[in-house]
Formats: sequence, structure tokens, C-alpha cells
Amino acid sequence: MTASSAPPASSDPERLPTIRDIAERAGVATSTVSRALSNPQRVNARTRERIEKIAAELHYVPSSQARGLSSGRTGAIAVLVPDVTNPFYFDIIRGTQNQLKASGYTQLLVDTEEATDVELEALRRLRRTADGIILAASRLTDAQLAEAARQQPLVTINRATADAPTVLIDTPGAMVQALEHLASLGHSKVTYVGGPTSSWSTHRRWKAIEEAASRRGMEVTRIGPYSPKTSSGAAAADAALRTGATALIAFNDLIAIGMLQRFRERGVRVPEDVSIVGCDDIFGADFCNPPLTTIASPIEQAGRTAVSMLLAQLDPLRGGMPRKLAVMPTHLQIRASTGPAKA
Amino acid sequence: MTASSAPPASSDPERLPTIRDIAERAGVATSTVSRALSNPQRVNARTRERIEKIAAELHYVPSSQARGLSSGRTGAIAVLVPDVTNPFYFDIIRGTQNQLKASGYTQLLVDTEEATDVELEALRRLRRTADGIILAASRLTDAQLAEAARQQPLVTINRATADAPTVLIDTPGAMVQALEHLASLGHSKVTYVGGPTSSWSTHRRWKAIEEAASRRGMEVTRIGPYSPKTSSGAAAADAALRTGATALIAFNDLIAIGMLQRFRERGVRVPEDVSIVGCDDIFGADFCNPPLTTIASPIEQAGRTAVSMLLAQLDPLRGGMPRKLAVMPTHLQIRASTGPAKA
DNA sequence: CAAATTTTGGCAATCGCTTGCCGTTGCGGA
DNA sequence: TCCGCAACGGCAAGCGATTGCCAAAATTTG
Repeated sequence: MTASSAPPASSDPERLPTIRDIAERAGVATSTVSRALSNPQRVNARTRERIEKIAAELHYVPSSQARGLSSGRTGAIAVLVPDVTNPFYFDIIRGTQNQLKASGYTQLLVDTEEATDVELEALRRLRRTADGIILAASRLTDAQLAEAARQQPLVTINRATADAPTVLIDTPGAMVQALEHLASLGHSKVTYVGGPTSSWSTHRRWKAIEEAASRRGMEVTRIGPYSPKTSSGAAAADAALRTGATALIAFNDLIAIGMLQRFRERGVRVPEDVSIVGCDDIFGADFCNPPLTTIASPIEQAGRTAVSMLLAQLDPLRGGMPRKLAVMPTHLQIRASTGPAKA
Repeated sequence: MTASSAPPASSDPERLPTIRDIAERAGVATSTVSRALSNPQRVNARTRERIEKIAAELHYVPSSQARGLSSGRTGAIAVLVPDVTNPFYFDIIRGTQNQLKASGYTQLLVDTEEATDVELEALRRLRRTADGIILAASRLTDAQLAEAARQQPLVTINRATADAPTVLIDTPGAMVQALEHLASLGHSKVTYVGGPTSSWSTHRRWKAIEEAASRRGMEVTRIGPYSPKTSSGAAAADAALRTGATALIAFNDLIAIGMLQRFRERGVRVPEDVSIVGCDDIFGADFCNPPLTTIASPIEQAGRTAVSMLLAQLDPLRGGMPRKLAVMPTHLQIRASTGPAKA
């Protein structure tokens, strides 16, 4: 029963210090250390300071695992995006990343590969691993989404549902602007180049366009679906040309940029022969050739907002009345890919 | 008993099933369930199947927290990049993401904001949270890196060190190619537009250029440092012009693209007045105006390789002889931003 | 000055899973 | 028939923190 059971400072370079090590050094119980560190006002200031000092000396880092196990929270938020390589999601990810870090959360990034089943599987696995989910452009059905939302705190981005808070980017609104812009340039025949069938956004956008067009007597057609990649642009461009439209609105900038390249190859001049409007104002939209007229919005802000809404949901006390819906404003960013209709 | 897509057959709809629930239902001990699920050959096939069946029925998902606590492994790998919004790192991230998912690991994405202290802090916190680290373009000193590598399994990307396995992209080699390309176009005065001082790569590239240039009697100068963003391009372009060089090699495509834009504004023609070579062949390099001659490499592959090397380090048994260094090949992707030197 | 509170801090029970250590079984060989 | 060896499965001790409950100490109150 040696009193001085050699509390080695750094004798064992491998083992990380635990609250127990701190407790021993401070001559208190582990519970006190735990409280001092994660519930400061629960402990006397002097004791706390002593403990904090020792913790710092030892370079103590709490085990999120252990903490999670006993507290039930993991300190991680999962962000699910259909495709990590799509620049649109970069901005979302940057937004969530910033806001999460600021709030002391860890970001789990998951690529769902635009596939429903991958998404479902991820959701299932994350049930235990994350405190909440941010689901960007979900491919899930309403029922699946409702189910998921029942299981764990969830915020969707660009996918409305009554069952979870949502951050929407008001692209449909901007689609109308885009149409007006085209109309004022003399275009009367417009083609919408649609995105993936499973995308909620593409339907929403098409509906907005269709409606706005019929109101002002413009003729709109729709082609697609196309995968949201620049490589789909070639096929899209060829198909778009066959519709005889003088102006094109693309599901997103990726497709639009792909079309731009294809038109260049085929000697179709933009905007002289055909005008193109993209959507999202992604990285590259301003320096492609010609620079793309597109629908811009604070995407990064959308990511941040989603995080805020999720955290508010996680602890309803602090966040105040949690919002159920946030709509991010959009505006038409006019560049050089749109011009007067061909005579 | 509901027939189709039966909801979790549980008394308490909230509580997630644990191995204990399975054990009870199967009439075995929790240890058997644990083994059946994570160490299959340790358990009789019949028992295992029964357990697996029940687990499936219950939609059992193991708690990575609990598993981590007792096993010491977290099942997560952290990927640290200086800037999540830099397209170069997005390709890395995509690579690591794919490979990690394939290996059953979770990816923790961390943005170190190009800052040493953020990087160090992240490393410290992750000590407990991740089984290993992939450190892209680390800003750490050799000593700090060595220390970090001692603390936990680590693989660096684009940052050589004797203390950890490394994936290198052979940009210096390609720099030489770039220089040759420029020489063959008649350029004799070249400026290197440098990246951040803390970047190991920028020094490495500069050295390669300097050496190659002196060998073939070309005159090279260096300007910078510039932050690796398109927005730095304007200042870089102006400064580059003042050097009187007819060809520019940029630290990366971001800067190069920014310069392209600035030159366009200023009425400087590329490549007629000045040639530009970028580096990385990021998203956008092929469709900017003019398309950028740049140094391409399998970046995504680099990410995958890094993961492989890390996993090999984690369990040395399976991975075989772990490699200490992987060099990814590069090649000069010639596009339209380079042309004959002005007479 | 005693009683009523409020602070502090300790005890010990978890959280869900892994794993070292053993006791049972079943089976082939002597 | 009996023994030894695997194979199989159970027990129970953790992993590192959190937290409800309770007692001692400090403080306020009557």
C-alpha cells in the first residue's frame, strides 16, 4: 500500500491521460474532474482551476467515445451529400464545416453517390454515430424521409418535407427571373435541360419555369434527365439544339459548362446562336468561356443555416424557437452566356 | 407479426437494440453475439447465423462509440486539408472517401485553414477520435511532424518526411517538363509565381525549376508568396508582368486562373503576350479561358493510395510490407494558355 | 446558536461492446 | 472405454467518461 504509487508524469508515453490521472494528481474524485471540465459552475472555482491546470499540463483530451457512451451524445454531425466532387456541395460543405467547428462539433462527411440505398444505409449506420444529420439534396421518398426524421434530428437542404426543418434555395424564384431575362432578350423558345429524375429540385425548377412561361406565352420544352456532371453536357447540348430553342436553362452549372464546351466544339456560338443559363454559380461559372449567366445564391450560408437549425433542434433550450424553414435568396447573375435572340 | 417491411419489433420504439437484446432473443451471452458479429470464425456457424438473423430483424447497428471504447479503435480516419474549398483537395477528399468507405472506415474531414496551430490542435484532439490521420499539404515543421507521427499512425500527402509514409505528387519532375515545353516555344525568361511560404511544395517546385533552368541557361525569377486562391491572381498577374518574363509558372491552377482573369481585364493576351502554366489540373482548368496548360496527376488516386498506406500501417499483418513512399506520376497537360514567345 | 439551505465533492452505477480466461462439449485416437 | 484436444460459449473485468444520489461542509436564516 504504497502511498506514492508513482504518478508518472510522462513515463508512459503511449497511454493518454484520463480523468482518473487528473483526479489522482488533484486529489479529488473522477466525478469532480468530469464536472470541473464539462460543467464548470457545478464545482468550486478553486478546485476547478486546479483541475484545469493539471489537465492542461497533462495535455488531457477527453475521449469523445467514452463521453458519448455515457452521455448519449457523440459530438458529431453527419453531412450527407450526393456527390462530394460536385462544386455545389463544396460550398455547402464549407458552410457546414465552418459552423460546426465554431460550435464544437465534428463533421462526418458522407458521399451518398446519388443513390437512395446508399443514403438509407448511411442514415442507418449514423443513427448511433452522429447526433444529427444534414441531408443535402436527398433522393429519399417522402415516406423514407419522414421515417428518418423520426429516428434522429435531421435537417434537409434543397428538399422540402413537412417532417424536418429545411433549408431551401429559392431557385424556382430565380428561374422566373431567368425566364424574364431571356424574354427581354427576345427569346421565346426555351428548353429546360433537366437533372436526375430522383432530384426533387429538378421537378421544382421545371414546374416554376413551366408556369412562368405559360403566363407570359413563352414556349418551353424539357429534355433530360441528365446526370449533373460536365460530361453530360455534350449529350445535353446536342439534344438541346434539336429542340430548336434559342435559349437553354440548365439544371445546374455543371451541365451548362459541359454544354458550353460541346457548343464550342461544334462551332455553335454562345450567346450569338444560343443563350445558356446555369444554376448555382459554382466555382468556375465566372471563368468559363463565355462566363456563365447563372442563378447565384449564398450556398455556403445555406450550409451554415442548416447547421444552426440542426443545433437548435438538438438543444431546444438555447436555440430558441427553432425555425422549420429557411429560404435562401437567389439572384440572377448575368454574365456573357446569354444575349439577344437570333433574329 | 407484420409481414412486409416490419418496423423494429421492439417494445420501446426509442431505444436502439444492443447486443444484449440480441443475446436475450438468441439465448446466448453477449460475448457470443459480439464474437458472432465481429469475429465470425470464432463462433459456430449455426449460432452465428441465428444471431445474424436476429440482428438483422432488429436492425441492429453496433455502437461505434462502445466498440471504440473497449477495443481502442474508432473506425474513423481523419483527413486534414488546409482548405476544403480548394478543388485540389476535393479530389484528394474524393479519393480518401472512396477508399475509406470501401474499407469500412468513416471519414472525418477537418479543415486546418492553412494554419499551423489549427493543424496542431486538430491533431491533438484527433488523437483519441481517429485511428489514423491523413495529412495533406501539412504546414508543420519537421519536428512537429515527427512528434505527430510518433503519437499516431499518420500518412502525409505532398509533404515528405522521414517519420511517416508519404504520398508525393511528382510535380517537381513535371516542372522540368513545363520548363522544357516553354523553352521549346522560345521562352527564355520565366517567372515562378510562388505559393504560401509555409508550403513545402512551393519550395520544392521552385528548387526544381531553378535547377532545371540553370542547366539549360534560362533565366528564372520568383515572385510571391501568394495565397492559393483565384483572388490572389490579380496581384500575382501584375507583379508577374513587371518581371518582364514571357512565361509564367504558377504554384497552382487557382492562382493561374486568377491571373488569367486579370490579364483579360488588363488586355494582356494569353498566350500571345504571355504564357501561363498552372499546376494540379483542377476542376475548371480545362474550361477556363483560355484552357490552362497545367501539370496533371492522378490526385484522387493519391488520396486512395494514402488511405491504403495508412490502413497497412494500422494492421501490418494484412497489408503486407507497408510502403513508406509513393510517388504519383505527373504529366504536362498542354492546352491553350501556352504559346510561342513573343518575338 | 440551532436549523435550514445551498454548495461541493464522492460513490457507484451505468453506457454498449470487447476480450482474456475458463469451463463445457464433442470427437477421434489409444 | 477413457483421455486429450479443439471448438464453442459464458463470465466478468474493463474501456473512459457521465450522472443520480447522498453526505459533508459552508452558508444563510430565524
